[in-house]
Amino acid sequence: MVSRNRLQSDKENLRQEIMDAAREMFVAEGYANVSMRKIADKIGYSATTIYLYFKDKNDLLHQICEQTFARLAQNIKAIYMLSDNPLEKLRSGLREYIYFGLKHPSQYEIVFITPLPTNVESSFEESNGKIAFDTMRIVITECVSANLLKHNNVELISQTLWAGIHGVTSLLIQHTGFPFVEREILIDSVIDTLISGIKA
Amino acid sequence: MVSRNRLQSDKENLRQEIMDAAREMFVAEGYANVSMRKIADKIGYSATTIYLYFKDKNDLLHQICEQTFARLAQNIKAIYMLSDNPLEKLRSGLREYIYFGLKHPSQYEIVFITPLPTNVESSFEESNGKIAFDTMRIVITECVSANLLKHNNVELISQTLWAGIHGVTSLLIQHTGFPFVEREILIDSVIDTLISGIKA
DNA sequence: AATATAAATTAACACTGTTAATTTATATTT
DNA sequence: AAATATAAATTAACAGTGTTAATTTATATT
Repeated sequence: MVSRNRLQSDKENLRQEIMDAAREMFVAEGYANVSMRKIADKIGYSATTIYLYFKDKNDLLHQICEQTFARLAQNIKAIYMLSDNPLEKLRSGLREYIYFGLKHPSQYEIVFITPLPTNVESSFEESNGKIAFDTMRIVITECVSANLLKHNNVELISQTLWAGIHGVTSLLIQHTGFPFVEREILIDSVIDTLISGIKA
Repeated sequence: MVSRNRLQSDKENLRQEIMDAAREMFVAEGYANVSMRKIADKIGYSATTIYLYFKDKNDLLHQICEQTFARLAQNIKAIYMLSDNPLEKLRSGLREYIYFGLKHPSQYEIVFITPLPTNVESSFEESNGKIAFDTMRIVITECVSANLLKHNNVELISQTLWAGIHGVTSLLIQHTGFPFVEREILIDSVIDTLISGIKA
């Protein structure tokens, strides 16, 4: 810790260090079980220092989530480059969403499951989670244009699919003790059922 | 004896009185924002009295939820008496699940959305939420027997449908500010997509 | 009326998020 | 190089939390 003051004299470094420590602890112990003091201890600062970089505990949480979901948005966009078949793009996008959620369960929980004290939706409107959703909308528009679907209400289809993939993701994250059928089989079943249900 | 019965019923009364007060406050202000002291104040007792009737705050919460979900189980069972057509029964059951969740959002949240600190699943195994789920399984078995579905994996179909209806229910409960299409239209779309997706 | 039991309370503990006041370190100016 | 201004970090404190143990009050039984 001798060189600590030097290394972190850059404000951005400490900010990121706080986020890294907090993310790790939120994932391991759950948001509610991690106190500002514990985070501070981990990085060798006092609790109140965190308030110099984040408005409050909730703000810290959301900054972390945004970083993560920027990656989801990227991933989905990347996937949409790989194929020309709109329905295959859609299927891959749905898969990516679900597996991304399962890979980052506590952050998925925070963004899409946990009821936020602050005004969530106004922030969701400008969030990376929203960008991921918008990308899905574009692909569905492609499917509609190619006359591949039962009807052409893009918004309705998007929300219906979102409900489906959010449902399986959140169930698998939350009800860890429930005797689910094999994970991949259930995920495939949900995706197949949804696609089959909207196909012309 | 009369006096003894009266005592017992008094005890039951206070127990129920605590649950009623707590439920009302949980619904209005959210579980996390309601303290044991606030509940106690509302009914004119001290906070510690609640611990004579419930193990802890979490236990209190779960007792409340069980009371509510006993009604969901009842409702779904009742619905399954009304029709002979298995697919129609299934459709009605799915609808009831969703609308029940939307009618009791904070309790749905507690049972199916909120990640519980205590071991949830062991209690879910004996819960009324489980009974509702089991009833759905039975109807799906009827559909399979009548050769109405694509395949005959009842467990997989049950969980796939559960994912779908849980998805739309929790989205509508949680993301109140999101610009969803008209609620009934979205719900119908989810149900139609799911049924259409599993039908032979 | 005395005693045993049940019910409810008060006091206390170890926490929590957060704010204000204060100290310590760094940067800028004289 | 010394004095001053600014930024960064800390300590102290507040009002609140869930929960336990010890104690008082009320009820029932002898």
